[in-house]
Amino acid sequence: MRTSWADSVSNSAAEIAISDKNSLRRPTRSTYVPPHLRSGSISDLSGPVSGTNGGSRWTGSDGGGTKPELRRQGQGNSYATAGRDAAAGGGGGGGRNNRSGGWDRREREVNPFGNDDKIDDIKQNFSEQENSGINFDAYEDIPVEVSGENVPPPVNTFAEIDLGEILNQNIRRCKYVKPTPIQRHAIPIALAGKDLMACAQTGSGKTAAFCFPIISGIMREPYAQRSHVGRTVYPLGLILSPTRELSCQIHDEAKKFSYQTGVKVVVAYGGAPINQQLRELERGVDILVATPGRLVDLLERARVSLQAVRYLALDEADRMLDMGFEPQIRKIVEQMNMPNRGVRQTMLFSATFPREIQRLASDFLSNHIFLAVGRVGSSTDLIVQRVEYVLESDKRSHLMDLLHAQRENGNHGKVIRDYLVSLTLQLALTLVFVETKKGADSLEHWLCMNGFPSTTIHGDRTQQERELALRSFKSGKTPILVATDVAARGLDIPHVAHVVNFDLPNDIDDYVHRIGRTGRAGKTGLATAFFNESNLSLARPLAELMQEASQEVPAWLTHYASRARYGGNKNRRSGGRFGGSDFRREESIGKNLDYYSGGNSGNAYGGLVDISGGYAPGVTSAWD
DNA sequence: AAAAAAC
Repeated sequence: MRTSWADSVSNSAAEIAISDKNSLRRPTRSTYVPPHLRSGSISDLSGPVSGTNGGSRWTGSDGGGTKPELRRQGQGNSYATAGRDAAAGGGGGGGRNNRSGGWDRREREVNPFGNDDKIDDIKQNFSEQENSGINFDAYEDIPVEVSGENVPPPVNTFAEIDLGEILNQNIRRCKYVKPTPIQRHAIPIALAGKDLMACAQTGSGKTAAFCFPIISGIMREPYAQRSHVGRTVYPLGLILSPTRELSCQIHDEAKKFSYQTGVKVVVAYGGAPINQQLRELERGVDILVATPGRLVDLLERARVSLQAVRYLALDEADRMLDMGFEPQIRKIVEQMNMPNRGVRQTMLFSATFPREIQRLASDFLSNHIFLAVGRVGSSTDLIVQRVEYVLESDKRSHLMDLLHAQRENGNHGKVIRDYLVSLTLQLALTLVFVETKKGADSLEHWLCMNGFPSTTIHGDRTQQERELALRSFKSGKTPILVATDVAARGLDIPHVAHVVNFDLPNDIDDYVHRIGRTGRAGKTGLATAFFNESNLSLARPLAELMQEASQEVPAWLTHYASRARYGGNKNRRSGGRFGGSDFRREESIGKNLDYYSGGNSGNAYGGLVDISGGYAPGVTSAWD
């Protein structure tokens, strides 16, 4: 049986007595004091975390058992009380928000929407769609697959979602008019406290889909958790992503969503001085966005504890669980005191979800709902995919031809197909993917020498160089970016009109992520791939993918594809037209199990799966 | 084999 958060809180009510007895001290450092600790009791604090620290665990402010209502009237240093109280007021929204004098965090919080006016001026030049960020016309008839128990129905408007007035205001500030398909389905599931595995193209509003429920959930638990003990902080939400830039991007978005809610979002990643991040953490954190390496560092330094984590989100989850990352993720999720699955809420998001990764991921999930939302515009209508046969030795000159052609078109990156020609981009960017870091440097150098202002991003560059490169590309100063796979996933770079797979990846899923850097948010884009004999293993899956996306498949590629030895499922995308499908469903067929019949045990898994939430070492998954 | 991710 799933343990709800509310249950956890009440179950640990016994701890209240303990904390009451503790001698309480004011923090000796200038540390974050969460709203519920500011001027009142710590005795409301409780949580799923047992008191391993014993003793004086709480370093909040004054003791005393003041009722929440009284506390709100209390001292002026109410940090962030406004937002949370309003949220605690629930769907009525804001009814209890007319409070608090003195300084308030809202007055100090940098307005993350601050520059948008200027940006909007610029954006006016691009397209009208830009304001909402999303071309909603492209969202008609999106295929959706959902499976699992008790799936909450999707919503059609943000108004139907009970997020509260402050979040609604942020939605308006973001200029979101109505929820995207992934948001329509995922947000109700997440708000219902269900674990979720979601397949959706990045750029379709994925970040908001997991951020809003997390922020909303934290706002509704205003007295839920301690926030720090000594120098250790206890985030309630943890969002992991595979690259530093993606973590930054999620952080930037989350700050907008959480503006004036009192929910504090902090980012931590490698390659940047840790001291600044530590200081930021000391000032308090509710949601931590991080890359795995730096997080492990912080955990080992005991500057962060995962004991209080209520919400865990993995972005680009299939990448996070592949060979390179899995041990680190397991360490973080299973060996660092994080509450068990079933106690915390776990949400996995990616555009692709290979079956074997789904199987792995089920270790982290409790009776999850599987959700797959088709690509914007149903499959890849918005991305024109071309594949060209180019010998290794001809690649540079061929790329040069493409770039010259774009330049002569008067607008770098004009799209090719007739029905797209009307689209005029004044600023169009070209993203060139290569296989190796060295290859990236050398191609960038060569392009620059030949009169094409370029820059490059890859793991051998310093973080400073990486961020500079990204800015320079986004601004159009260097409209060509040569990148390794570090830039393949999740990065939201507006106005990328053309993705060139100078070197094709070995995995079709990587190809999907790479071309997903264009054609974002309902806009159109072009993807060109250079194919030769060294890409034979990709011939078949590439041909299949292009076919599914109604792209022209050259005869020579079909030929290679038909000759390709069928190499099992490794390179096959599970489940047809979009993203993937629920591996439980597929595997149930072979095992003659009906996973979807419910069952009187209240367990749709026929007793095969431990959904009690406990992680029992030695107990293997039913699918192993 | 390569890429990413901590110092």
